[in-house]
Amino acid sequence: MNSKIPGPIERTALAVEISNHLRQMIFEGVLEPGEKVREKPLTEKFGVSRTPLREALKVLASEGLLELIPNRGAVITRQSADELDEVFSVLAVLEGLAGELAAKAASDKDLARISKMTRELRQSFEDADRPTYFRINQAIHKAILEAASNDTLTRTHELLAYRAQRARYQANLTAERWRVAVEEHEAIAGALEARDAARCAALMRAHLLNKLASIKAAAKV
Amino acid sequence: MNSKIPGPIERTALAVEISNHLRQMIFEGVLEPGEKVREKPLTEKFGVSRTPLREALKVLASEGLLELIPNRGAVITRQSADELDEVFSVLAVLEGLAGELAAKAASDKDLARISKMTRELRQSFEDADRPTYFRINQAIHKAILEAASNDTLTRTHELLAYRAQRARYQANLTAERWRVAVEEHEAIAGALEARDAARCAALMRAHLLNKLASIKAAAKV
DNA sequence: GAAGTGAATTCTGAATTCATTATTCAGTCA
DNA sequence: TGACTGAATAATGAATTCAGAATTCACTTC
Repeated sequence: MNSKIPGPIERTALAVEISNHLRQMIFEGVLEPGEKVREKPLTEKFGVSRTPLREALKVLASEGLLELIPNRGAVITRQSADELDEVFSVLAVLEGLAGELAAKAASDKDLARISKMTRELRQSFEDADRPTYFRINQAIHKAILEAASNDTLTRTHELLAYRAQRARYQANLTAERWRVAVEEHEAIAGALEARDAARCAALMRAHLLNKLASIKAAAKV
Repeated sequence: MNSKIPGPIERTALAVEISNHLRQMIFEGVLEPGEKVREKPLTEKFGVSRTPLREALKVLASEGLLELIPNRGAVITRQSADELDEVFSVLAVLEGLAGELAAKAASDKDLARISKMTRELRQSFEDADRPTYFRINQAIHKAILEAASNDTLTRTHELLAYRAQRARYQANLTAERWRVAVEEHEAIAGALEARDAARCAALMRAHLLNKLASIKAAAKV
């Protein structure tokens, strides 16, 4: 049986589908930074008309993934070291706020779930299971944001996370950084359990800034 | 003589013009929260076709000023007290970050300018000149953001500021709040001059949270 | 042979048209 | 009289068409 409740039939807007596709293509490097994006080839690739495609380009431009130059089309934004600094600086304070709010507002059930995931994170590190580690890591950050129950924060964070994601794809986790990252996560879970908002905020912010440092260190090699 | 350097002729995209108009209309309450936005009347009002109008609606939706419901048009988002809390919480940490970065990165010239504006702010308060006060207030916040030299921060802040603006329009400044706000600004300028990043961050964040409190207090009356 | 000019092509910007979905309202039946 | 059905109407979603700007490239001229 279909477990899905019937509900409204899903008719995702074409423009949304296209933005998601394009975003993924940018993350995966199919569309390279600095590359000019021509509308016609994309419409042919996706099998859609220019109207929804152009709407999608507008959305991605507002997310900062590409730049629209009047009468001259779109260009995938280059990701400079400076831009990474910028994005991570902002993301760090947003995650800090998420930690602070979560420490205040999270339900006990939320906290238990986050602690459980943190233990699983430790396990995936012990097992040297990178895919699982990444998945759980993402899930924890998402859970903390949700526990903060501030939709505006979640949305703002999401927009910037798209841009950080591009760098993370390339980032390689060194053994040392990995070890420290797990410890940081454990400290964060501890601060949440203790409902120490200030400490949690500081830890979350530091965690993200450390991540930036490791990405930059990896890039230098 | 025309002091403008010739440069490229300015051809602002129609969709951008329309978004600005619509945004202003929302700020001024011409389009009221909860109101359904129909495309046809707007195209007639602006004298444009639906294509650029729809692009503009997409942009405003991404800014959170209205909500697009598939096949059912757009609705101006209601501004609940909860949403104000959300937006100001995020804005506060962003302004905090701006203060922190500005304290570190601002040029001496920037600092002198901000201090000068702060003195003018005090003067406008003494003169009880509200329009001037608001103008200088805005200029100071803008200058601090610029001094932080983080475009991503500026852009992110701008998007949220649009939403806060809607509330500020209605907000009435009490005499007491006004006095305290000026003092806060002077403290911020002092922290900047002292290049005390941590203190500046804390002051900036607190300043915005106090502003929220005064808005909420005014709304309760 | 190199630089400059102008027509042809290609691309983006905007308007219009076509298709699909939602809403309204008259009519029917219980 | 009230609720349901279904056609008519009006809205949005997407494709196509038209207009204007930028690029390309061949040709001319020095």
